[in-house]
Amino acid sequence: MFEEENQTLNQRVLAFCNAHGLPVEKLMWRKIPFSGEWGMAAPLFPLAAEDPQRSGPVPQHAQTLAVALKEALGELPGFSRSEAVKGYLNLYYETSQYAQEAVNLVLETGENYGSQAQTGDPVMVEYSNVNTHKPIHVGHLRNVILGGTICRILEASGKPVVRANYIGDIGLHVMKWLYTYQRFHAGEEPPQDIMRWMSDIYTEAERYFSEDPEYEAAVRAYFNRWDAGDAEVKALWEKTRTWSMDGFMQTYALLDEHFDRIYFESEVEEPGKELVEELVKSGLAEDGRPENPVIIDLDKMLGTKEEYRVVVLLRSDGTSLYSTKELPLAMLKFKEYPLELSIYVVDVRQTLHFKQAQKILELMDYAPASRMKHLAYEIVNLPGNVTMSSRDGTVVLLDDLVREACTRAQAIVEEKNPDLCEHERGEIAMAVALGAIKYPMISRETTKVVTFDWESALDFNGQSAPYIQYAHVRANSILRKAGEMKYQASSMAAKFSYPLEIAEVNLVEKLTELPDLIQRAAAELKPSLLTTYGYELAKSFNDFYNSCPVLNAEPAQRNDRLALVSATRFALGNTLKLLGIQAPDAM
RNA sequence: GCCCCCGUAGCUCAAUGGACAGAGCAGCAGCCUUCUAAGCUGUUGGUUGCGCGUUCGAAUCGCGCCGGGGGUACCA
Repeated sequence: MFEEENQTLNQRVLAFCNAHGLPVEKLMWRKIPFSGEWGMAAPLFPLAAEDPQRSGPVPQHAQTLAVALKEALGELPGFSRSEAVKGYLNLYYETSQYAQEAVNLVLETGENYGSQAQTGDPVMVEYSNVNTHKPIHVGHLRNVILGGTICRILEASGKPVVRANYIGDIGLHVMKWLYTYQRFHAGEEPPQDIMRWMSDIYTEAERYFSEDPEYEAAVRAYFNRWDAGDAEVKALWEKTRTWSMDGFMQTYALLDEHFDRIYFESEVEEPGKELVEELVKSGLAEDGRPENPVIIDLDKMLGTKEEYRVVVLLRSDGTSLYSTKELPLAMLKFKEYPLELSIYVVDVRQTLHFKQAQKILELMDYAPASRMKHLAYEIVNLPGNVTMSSRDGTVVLLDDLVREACTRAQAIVEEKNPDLCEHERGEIAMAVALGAIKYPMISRETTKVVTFDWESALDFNGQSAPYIQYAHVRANSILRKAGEMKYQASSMAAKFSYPLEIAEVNLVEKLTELPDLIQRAAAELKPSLLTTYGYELAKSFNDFYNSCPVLNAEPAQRNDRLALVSATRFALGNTLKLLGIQAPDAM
C-alpha cells in the first residue's frame, strides 16, 4: 500500500539525513500506537544519539531533529498532517485515501487476503505422532492443532508444505494391547467408535500389566514371539493397527487435519539397525554388545561437558530404540522431498533427543542436518501442574471433551436460534465446540505450559474462538440483510469521504495488519500471533458494530460501511481458517 | 551437579528495545421497541520474582540470585 507515497517520503528522508550527516538506516518506522490514529511514527532518538552536531541530552536533541525533519518533509502526498512530539515524528495518513486502499485491497483479494502464492522448495512439518493402540487425549490435541496451524501459516506465507505424521506402531505398548485382546477379546471387531473401544482395551491392558507380574511376564513372552517373527502375532498386529489408524483418521477428520505422508516406526526400524552397524564400522559409535549397548559419547567426541551426553543407539540385546529410528527417518524425508526445511513439532521433553540426532547427522557429514528444526512446545497439564497420566486415570480423552463441549454449545444454539433446523444447529454447535477447544491450544506461546480445566474449556465468552466466530456471524448477518435490501457492497468502490468514527479507523487499521502478521507468524513459527490478532480484529469489529449503524446509515455511508463489513468478514474468515477454526454464518 | 524453559493485575494470558505495561475471567455498576446481548459501556486491581549492568530509552538484552517445571546411558 502507498508505494508511490512511500517512495517520495523515503527520498526526502534520505536527503535530510545526508544533509545532516545522520545514519538514515537507524530511522525505523512503526505504526502510531494510539487508538483512533492512523499513520507512521519514527523515534528520532537513535539518530540524535549519533549526531555529531548534538550538544545537549539525547531526548531533547531528538525533538529538535523531529521538528527539523518535519519541516524538511513539508507537504507529503497521501498524508494529511505531521507532528513532532516527544522526540517522535508522526505522519498521519490522509483518511479517506488510506481507508479506500485498505478496504479495497481486502475486497479485491477476498479469501486470499493476507496470503502469498506458494513458491520454492517445500517445508516438511512432522506432527501428531501418535501411538497406535492408544487413545488420543488433550495432550495430543495441542500437537495436532499446533502442527496443523503451522502448516497453514507457512502455506499462507508462500511456502509449499508437506504434512508428515510419524506413527508409533511398534513397541511394548502395542504388545500389551495385542496380548490383552488375544486373551480377553479374541475375535471381537471394533464398533463405530473405534477410538473409545481400543482405548478401553488399552486401559485394561495397562491395569493387568502393572498389577500382575505374571501378566507382565506373559506380555514379554508375547513380545519375544513378535521378535521371532511369529506369523500369527504379525497378522494380528497388522489387522489391529489398521483399526487404530481408522480411529485416528476419524479424529483427524473431526479436527479437519490431514497428512501427505505417514511414516511408521516399523518402516524405519530395520534401516535404523543397518545404519547403526555402519556407524560402528566407521568408528563413530562404540559397540559394547552383548554386555553393553551401542553408544555414541557425543561429549567425549566434541570435547563438550555434560551438554550432548551419551546417546544409546541400540540396546545391548540388539533391539531398537527411539534414537535408532530417528536417524534413518530424517534421511528418508530429505530423500523423498527436496526440503528447504524439516520441522519437528514434538514436545519440549525431547529437546535433547533432537539435539543429539541432529549432531550425529552432522558428524556423519550429512549436509541436510542443518535444515532440521525442532519446534519444542510445552505440554498440557491439569490444574495444579498435574501431568496427565493414563495410569493415574487423569487423562482427558479428546472424545469426552468434544462430546461435552458440543452438548453445551447445542443448548446455547437452541436457545439463541430456535428457528434453525436441527441439522444446522448441530453443525453450528460442533463448529463452536471445536473452536473453543482448539483456541487455547494455540493462543499462548509454544514455550508456555497449557493448563487444561473444564470450566474455561467450556466457556464460550470473552477471549475465545466463539467470540471471533460471533463477530463473523454478525458481519455476515449485516451483509445478508443488505443483500435482501439490494445493497451490494463489493461491487461498489468505497470512498470513505465522510468523517470516520474512531471505531472505523481502528477497524481499518486492524485489517491492514494481517498480511505482515502472517509473514511474521511463519518466520517465527508462532500461531499465537494470529489468535491474538483474530481476537483484536473481532473486538474492533464489535466496537464498530455497536457505534456505527450500517443498514440505517445515509446512502454513501451505508455503502462504504458495507464495504468495510465485507472486508472484515473476509479478514475474520481468513484468520479463522488459518487457525483451523470454522467460521459459521449463523450462531 | 550440568543443560533447557517459565516467572507481568486475585486467576489465565498479551505487549518487532520506544510514547500512558494491555486484554479476558472473577468482583462491582449499567445497556436488548435500532444490523443476533456468545455482545457493549463504566469501575476495582501493577515496585513486570529480586539485584546489578548495557542503552538516549528495558517487561524485553547481559550477568548473578530466588522460585517453579522439564531433561540428563539401554522409555518415547
